[in-house]
Amino acid sequence: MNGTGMLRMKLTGDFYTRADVNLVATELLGKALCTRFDGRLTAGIITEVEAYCGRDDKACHANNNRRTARTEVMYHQGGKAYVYLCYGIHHLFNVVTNVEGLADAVLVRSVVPFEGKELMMKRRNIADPRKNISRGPGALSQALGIKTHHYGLDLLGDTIWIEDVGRCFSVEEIKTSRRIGVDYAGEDAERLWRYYVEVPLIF
DNA sequence: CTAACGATTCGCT
DNA sequence: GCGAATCGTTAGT
Repeated sequence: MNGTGMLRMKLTGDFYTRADVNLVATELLGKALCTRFDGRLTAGIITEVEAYCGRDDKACHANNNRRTARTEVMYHQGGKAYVYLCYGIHHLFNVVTNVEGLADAVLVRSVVPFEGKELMMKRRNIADPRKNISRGPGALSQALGIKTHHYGLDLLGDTIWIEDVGRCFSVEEIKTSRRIGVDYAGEDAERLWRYYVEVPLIF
């Protein structure tokens, strides 16, 4: 219990090492993705994710056990950060899941500002609080200060981590759809492995 | 070494 | 709705 009376618990290794990446993905909804750089805390409640599986999922960078310098961290034990550059501009943040050797990951696509909203806006160069601060995988990474040099970071540490802040969504509130931007994956693009909530969250 | 392209975003039309 | 921005990764020569 902290000063506000809210129960907050950092997720432990057991959360990330589970075998079902889609289960982990749905359970990440409502959790707080937190960063602390130079003593400055920012956090957002996760409202949209996508699951990627290293076996039989052509949308996954580690599909068919493809091992490169970039995909290497996906083969680590769950609970690491997989951050990569997309379109030369955007730093996309993923949570590595499953046990060592099984390369699964969850892409975090949207968070709602929870703590440090001012700093998140500053990082995004946004002055109007009604504008989009952290919706979209590139936008949320920028708002939270996550960059590719955080590749491989342990999420059990105190730089980037995820907390249970006592917020969860009902099955009815969790929507599914095809994953965004993976049309190249053929039949695997049809999988409903994107999970999101449209519940209003204002802090 | 070369070249194509991407798990995107933003501004403009 | 459309297109530019922008560069690391990847596969192929």
